[in-house]
Amino acid sequence: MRFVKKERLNNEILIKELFERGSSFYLFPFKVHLLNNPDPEFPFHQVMFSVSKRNFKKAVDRNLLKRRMREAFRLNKNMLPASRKLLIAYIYTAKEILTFTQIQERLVKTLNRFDHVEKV
RNA sequence: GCAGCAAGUUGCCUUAUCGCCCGGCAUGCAAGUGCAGGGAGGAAAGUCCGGGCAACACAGAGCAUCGUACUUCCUAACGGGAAGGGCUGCUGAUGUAACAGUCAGCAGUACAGAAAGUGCCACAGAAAACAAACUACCCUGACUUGUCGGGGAAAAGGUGAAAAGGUGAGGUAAGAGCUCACCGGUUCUGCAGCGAUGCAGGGCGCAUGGUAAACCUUACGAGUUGUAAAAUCAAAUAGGUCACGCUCCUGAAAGGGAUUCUGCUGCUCGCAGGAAUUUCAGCGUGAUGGGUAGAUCGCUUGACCCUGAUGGUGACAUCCGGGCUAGAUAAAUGGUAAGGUAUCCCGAUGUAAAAGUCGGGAGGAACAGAACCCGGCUUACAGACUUGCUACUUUU
RNA sequence: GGUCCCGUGGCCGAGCGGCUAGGCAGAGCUCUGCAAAAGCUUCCACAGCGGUUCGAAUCCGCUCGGGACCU
Repeated sequence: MRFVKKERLNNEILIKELFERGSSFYLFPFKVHLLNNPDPEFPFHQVMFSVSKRNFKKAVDRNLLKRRMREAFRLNKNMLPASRKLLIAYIYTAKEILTFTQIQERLVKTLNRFDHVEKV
């Protein structure tokens, strides 16, 4: 399953919109922000991954965690709802580096919860 | 053989599979798809220096500010590097009564000027810088004979981080570079060296302690800002400018001569109010410049890398041949599975003890991620390999 | 990406070459029937390493940590 550049959330206006008006929930080790894409014609879900510099000083560690999150999302993104297109932000809140299997297991749980989150 | 130190090189590998970024070729109107390639470091880090490149600024000189500071060389440049010199420390030899001194080796060194000027030097000490004189010393006067006064001198004591050249001899009332020898210092001349400086000889009894990573002086250097710079294209919205329109509708100012309408009064004159007219604003339509989001470019062929030759003590330079080696932008190198190396643990074997060998297990390995590009410096770094030096052990 | 500033007991905070002030907090004592307040005593510090200097929290260099600003 491919994960191309257009599925990445990189527009500053949309990001601002997501954090100001989107709904969010915590599920260790993530904080997840969620919003319907204002442009309903857009063909993809868009997602971004973030790791705080405050928790991980070294760029190597931040890169590693973002890679693991991105890979876990890529392998499980078919679980996303097809009816609506979402803007998603994953923020890594744990203080230590988890293994890929742990991250994948938790990320699947967040995907399952998307259906229960009310439309905003 | 083993241990330590220094310098240099390297810094996980293989296979399968699913993916990410880049450009190339093919195909397609396009979205895309397919094929074969490439894809982090020695420090990519810290941002401590220097340069390229870019925009802006800029007559010349001086002052101010900031930086650098033994010499020569290397370099695009540097606060970097190379070679050399001085100084300091340690070790050994020599030397001495003991120091000092001399020679050799190793290590360190932000190492211009303190005799241009100013400041500071706590405590202790008599005194901390034009010298002075507490104790003690020498000469001498007085008397109450162990005190007081006058003079000499700066060697000894103690204090301190530092006390006004050091050692020895002569000299003297006691002393003192007061005089002499050696050492040190300073200055002049000669020789050697591109130079820092060194060596030799002569003069000066030696007159001014430290601190410039205190102010300062001298010499040299420095325009400012940074690739998120700069350049090109360019939505939406607001506003700027220009043109046209305003039949109807709105506001302000001018105008009210003529014409026309209404009112005062039926007419004329007169007066008042409006319309018409002009200008500005407003509204509508179109054009246009700046320029935001966004896109492109800057962007990777360069003081580049590799092999070799030549010159140079060396940093480095020149030349022949070959190579193209990341370009992301909410930011590309990852996930999974299997195996193997390095390391660690356990057991067996082996041995004087190790090493080695076999089996099983742990573990997936150090520091660390390009962001315009180079040259350095600094800091982090498990393990492996090479070379040199030192110490120990064994054998010849 | 670039630029600048700060670091002193548990906390706040002065000190700019010569023994690290002061306040709050903690501990003990006095006072009180007990406590509070007050008074006295005490405990605990210059981020780290190296250099300059007789002497460094202070001056210089490097490192670590924290913060601010520009775009």
